[in-house]
Amino acid sequence: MRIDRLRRGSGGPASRQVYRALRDAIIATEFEPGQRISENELAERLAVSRTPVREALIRLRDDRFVQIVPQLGTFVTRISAAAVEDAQFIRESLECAAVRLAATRADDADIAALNGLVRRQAEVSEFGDYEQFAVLDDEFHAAICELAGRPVAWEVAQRVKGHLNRVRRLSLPQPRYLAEMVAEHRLVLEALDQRDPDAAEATLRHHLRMVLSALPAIRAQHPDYFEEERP
Amino acid sequence: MRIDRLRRGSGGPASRQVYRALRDAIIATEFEPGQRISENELAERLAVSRTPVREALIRLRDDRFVQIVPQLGTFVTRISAAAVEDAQFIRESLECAAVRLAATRADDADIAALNGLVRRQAEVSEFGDYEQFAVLDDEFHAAICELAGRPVAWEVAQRVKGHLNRVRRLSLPQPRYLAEMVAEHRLVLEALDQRDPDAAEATLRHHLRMVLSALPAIRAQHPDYFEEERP
DNA sequence: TTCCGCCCACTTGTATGTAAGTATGCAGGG
DNA sequence: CCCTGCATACTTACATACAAGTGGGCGGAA
Repeated sequence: MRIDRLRRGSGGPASRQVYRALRDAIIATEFEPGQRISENELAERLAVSRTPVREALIRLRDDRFVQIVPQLGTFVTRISAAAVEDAQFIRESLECAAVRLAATRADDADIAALNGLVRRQAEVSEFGDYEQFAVLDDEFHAAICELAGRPVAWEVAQRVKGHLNRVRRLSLPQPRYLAEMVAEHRLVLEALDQRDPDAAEATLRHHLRMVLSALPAIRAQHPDYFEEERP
Repeated sequence: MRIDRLRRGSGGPASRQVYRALRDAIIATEFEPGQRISENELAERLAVSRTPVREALIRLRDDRFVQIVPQLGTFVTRISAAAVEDAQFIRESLECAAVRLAATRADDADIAALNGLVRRQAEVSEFGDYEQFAVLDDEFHAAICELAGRPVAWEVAQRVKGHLNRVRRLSLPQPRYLAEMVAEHRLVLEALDQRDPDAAEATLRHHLRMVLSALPAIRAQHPDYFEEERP
């Protein structure tokens, strides 16, 4: 386990730091789906008491990343196709609605800022820097919601996006992947530049659905990480 | 204050009961916007310890119903036009996307069930039973998300809907209000019956936006409940 | 051998104690 | 009169102790 003593006094309250650490660990599958995690053990490893750990776990339960069973234990949720599709549905609904608004509200300076963002994405994609690309990708989608005047849309989308990322990290990154993402961002930007809400929504929707395409393959590769279906 | 000792052993963990009680009290403006609420005092009144109260307050902070300032106090958030519009945006985006799906997936039995729901709404609206109508209204919107195969959309929508309800309860119910709601539900149902996603989305969107129409009047009536704008 | 029952270790939920920081009100000096 | 500084009473954040309940392992009996 990579979870270790967190340095205090830097990044806000302990409970929030614990929350972020656990969330990142779950999304990176450093905690395996289905694994039991113990409040006591976590508190010991992180060198804090059970209280902030517990508060973090409650938030993670609201995010559906853990399942808390009283008097039994806390478990990392297995990946379920339904939960991933739910996350995709929420993100797609919110961001597509936001990009429509953005297309009607953006001015030239906004378009220029987005253009700079996409250009930097192209640069890092040349070197295959997945880490930095992910940051710039988030900035791009956040900027769209910001342009729409609905930053809260990105906050909600980001929360559910964790479920998508957990799946995505299980698939080996394809060499062409980053280049395709940049190309699709360019298409969205183009539609925004032409102030065309319909085109912006259509291209963004297509872009967002790329993520899900790898789901069946990943499920075949890691069957034990998935919830069994109940039809 | 109407908050009082909650009977234990019935509705799940104490923290959840406290959460629901506080949320209802805030939405009903039994806690006034801007008011400071104390963990200690709440724990005393509810006859529980500070721990479940604290956990409830944390969830309410995530819902943006309270603002927790360390070493200072916990305050009921004032109503802000931006927060209400954010809630409206999220609900509208999710439910409109859901109703499109519902229009393509619903079978005759589903339509019949919705029809029965709307008929019962018409009955209680005759008697001006706002309480019961609100229950049936929630069932209607939940059913649409259920039909779409995305019950989680309703869960998220319901969470943010609290912000809309807090505003709505400040406006005196108009006599014609319930009848109009039923009529609009009928229009949505009709579009679903004809399996017309575009019409279903359009009618539902119009329906959902009715709620916001009273916002300026309410703000003029209760200026102290609102956050001052920062342009 | 197999099955039943008890004991125990471990879990989360709740209660309470400790620490650290902020606003308030009062006293005293200018 | 007004302003400054401190004591104090609050607040949340965190740590720890206790309570209630579940599952597993072990031992004994059939």
